[in-house]
Amino acid sequence: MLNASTMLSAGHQQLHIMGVRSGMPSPVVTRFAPSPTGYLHIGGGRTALFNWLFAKHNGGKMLLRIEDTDRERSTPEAVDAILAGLTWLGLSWDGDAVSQAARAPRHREVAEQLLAKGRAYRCYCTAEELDEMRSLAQAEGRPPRYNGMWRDRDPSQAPAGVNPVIRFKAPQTGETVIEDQVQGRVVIPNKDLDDLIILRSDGNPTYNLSVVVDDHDMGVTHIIRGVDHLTNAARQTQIYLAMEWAVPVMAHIPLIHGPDGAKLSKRHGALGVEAYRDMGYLPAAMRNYLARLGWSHGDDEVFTTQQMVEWFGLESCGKSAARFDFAKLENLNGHYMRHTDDAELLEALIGFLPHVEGGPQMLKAIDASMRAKLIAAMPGLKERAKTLIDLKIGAAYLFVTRPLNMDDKAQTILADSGRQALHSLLPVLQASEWNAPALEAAVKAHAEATGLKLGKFAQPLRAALTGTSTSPGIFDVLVVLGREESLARIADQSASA
RNA sequence: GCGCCCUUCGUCUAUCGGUUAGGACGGCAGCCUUUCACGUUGCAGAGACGGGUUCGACUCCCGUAGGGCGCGCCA
Repeated sequence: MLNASTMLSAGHQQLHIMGVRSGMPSPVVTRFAPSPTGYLHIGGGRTALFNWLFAKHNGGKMLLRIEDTDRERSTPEAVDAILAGLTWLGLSWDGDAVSQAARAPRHREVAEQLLAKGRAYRCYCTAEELDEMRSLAQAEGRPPRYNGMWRDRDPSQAPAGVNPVIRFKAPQTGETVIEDQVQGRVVIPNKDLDDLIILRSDGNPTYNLSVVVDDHDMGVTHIIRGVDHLTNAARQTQIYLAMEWAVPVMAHIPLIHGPDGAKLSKRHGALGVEAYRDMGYLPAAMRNYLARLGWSHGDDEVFTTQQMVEWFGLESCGKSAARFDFAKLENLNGHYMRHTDDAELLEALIGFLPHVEGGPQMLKAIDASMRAKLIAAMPGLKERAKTLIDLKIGAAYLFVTRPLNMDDKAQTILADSGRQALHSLLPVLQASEWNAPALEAAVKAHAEATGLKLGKFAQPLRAALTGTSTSPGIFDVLVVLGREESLARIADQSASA
């Protein structure tokens, strides 16, 4: 059975959707509204990305609002971390970030209006009474909800010395309809929505009131957020209706789960975005990966941010939760690394070094000549790196100083007739011109002359030059290192004695 | 407990009543090869289950099972 407010709800939604579809002069305004109780986690990052993409796609704006009405848990450090996280991801917002707490007076004003309209009432229950109410309901197998004790009670019965809260007088029959752009039509029975507190006893607003007032005042046209807010959407819809405000278009996107399918926890995926930066992922790769979690464009897997903006649409968002898959992220990141311009990638590496162990020392050693070497080595290096950490490790041979430390595999290579190979090769290299084709020709000729495979010389060379068993193509390494340094490193390991 | 939502290869997904159910990551095998990668070729791999509707269901409806989210003077 439908009541008037339900129908009004549906009507409002319909009007709004039609308005957007017919291209009425209502520019799209989205918002990202994190609460500053910690870092920007990956789910929040994707929500921000979707809001950003939707706004950009429609030539609109994305606003940023910090939901800091919980004074106990909000911290300025968390605000900084969130702004830094968004910035790292390359997501910009329009205008200044709005502090929700700063708008408390306006929220109070609306609470008073609701009171005056008879759509809210004062409730004098104490926290303890509410706890009892909940546990009693639980024990009796009833939903843990407020029993409406003060809903219709005369205010004259108010106990002395108790600061009341203000509760929203929610409809108790009928249903609330949300025409969700991702979830479809969602119908919530009003009997399951109790009279939520909109103003605390200390006079501060609570979340559900603040969001509605702020979204309305900020002109938000589209609310894109996680499905965990779906039931809040029904409550908020009722507040919009009570205030006779237009209900924004809503889109509740699925959540991201950890690799095991369970809720994200610190153990697996719920890391701050800066943790992904520290793991050596590129923001562009991160954006691409995140976009593919819950959104798709046919069979496309790799696309530029510009393409993402062009293609993004709420209708292409899925409804089911996705698991976070590091293997795929890593693969994508490797693709982005390989396709990033050498100079640009070097800058990314330099920007990354402060955040990784051993990075700062490496950073200090980067002068003009090291820069040149890194650029020269980059094509071979980036081919083998999936993350900036890989790149840093791969570049290490450029930074080490003689005599090089040999890792286990390098030692084995050298011990196993490697030193003899180097000994015989040394004069050949000394006689060669110092460029890759000439060096390769010289070594190959030597190998043929001695009847040995190229590998018999290449691997010992690699060990002597890098101290490891893997590196970019060995002739490129010789060139990047230069004649003098290369010959010295080889001599260090050759069995000349 | 109540409400809402979800369910295609191991993972992310395409499909919008008619396909040998496609792609990507991962896996396996081969090729390339001075190492490691890259690249490339091939292989294995999916519609949770049960009922309907229909000439025809992955696709629509109902139920079951499993999973998720919500039910704060948190957001």
